[in-house]
Amino acid sequence: MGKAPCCEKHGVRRGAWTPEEDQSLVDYIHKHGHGSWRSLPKHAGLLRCGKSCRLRWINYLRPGIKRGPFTSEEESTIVQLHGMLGNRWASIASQLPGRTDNEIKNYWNTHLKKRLLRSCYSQRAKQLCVIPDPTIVKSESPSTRHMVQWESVRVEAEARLSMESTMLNSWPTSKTCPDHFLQLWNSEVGKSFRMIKGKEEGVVSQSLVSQPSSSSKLESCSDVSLQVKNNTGNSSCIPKLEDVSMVHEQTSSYKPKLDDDTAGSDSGNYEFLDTSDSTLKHLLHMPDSDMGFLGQNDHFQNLLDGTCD
DNA sequence: AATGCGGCCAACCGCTGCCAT
DNA sequence: TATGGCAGCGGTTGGCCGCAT
Repeated sequence: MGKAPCCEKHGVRRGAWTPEEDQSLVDYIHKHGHGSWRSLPKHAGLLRCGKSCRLRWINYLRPGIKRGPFTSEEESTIVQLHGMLGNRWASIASQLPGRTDNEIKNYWNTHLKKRLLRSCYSQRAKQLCVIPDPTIVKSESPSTRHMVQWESVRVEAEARLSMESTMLNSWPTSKTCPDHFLQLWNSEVGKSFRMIKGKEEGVVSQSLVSQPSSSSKLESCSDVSLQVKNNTGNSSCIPKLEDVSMVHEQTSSYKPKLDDDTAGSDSGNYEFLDTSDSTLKHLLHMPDSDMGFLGQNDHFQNLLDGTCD
């Protein structure tokens, strides 16, 4: 493949890792941390490229990696999140402690996708799974409807975010994400929030206002973005207070991209950040949200089991 | 027992976006 | 503001393994 390799190939080992290499990598990281992945192999005495070391550590050697078969709960989570996020494996993995994006990706491609497709075929509704059409959904089986609904919800979420991004960009003085946040924080929404959640205000103020780094500010801003997004399903762009307080508690980072030239036009201009993200959990369990049905329907499990007929 | 085939998964490749300068 | 370096991410590949013939 045409492009130059990421690192010097000469003298760099490839392929499966030996136990000795694993031990060297683990020992080095335990002593020094990984630091710069690029320079790590040299310091650790490994004849590997930095990317290879990083991948090996993240997917196999890192503490807390969970091995073994996926539980039904994990399967459910994967399918639900995939319905919303698509192939955002890292975001999905952030909701499954101990599982890596690579593992989830493999599991999806080798197990879940086939099972869901089989289920679709068995209902002679494959085309509905590919092209959701709300006008047809009513006449199909519950499991088929859910497949369609997942896709619809995902598309809708993207559309909402595009609108939201446009809205934020339209504020005359809003040039940066932290500014968006500060304006929201100082708005009526923010005031109401502070009144309702006065007890927790100190935490909020600390975590959202006094963030030292730009990335933290972006995450804070994105919290507000999600508050707006979660409540635009009906008619209002103003978050309901109970949802605001709920979202506030999370450490999430749902970050709309605010580039002027893409706002409002690119349905993919958002991304989930942060492995501690609990935004998705709230989304899944939000009673008033479009996602509520995902967390409580037996047909969903039937889909996974391939028993939906 | 030998061979072919398909599934699985660890690892690699290349693109994207962030950040420092 | 432009640019280069880097980490992270998702898609793809290749080798191993189990099963069928």
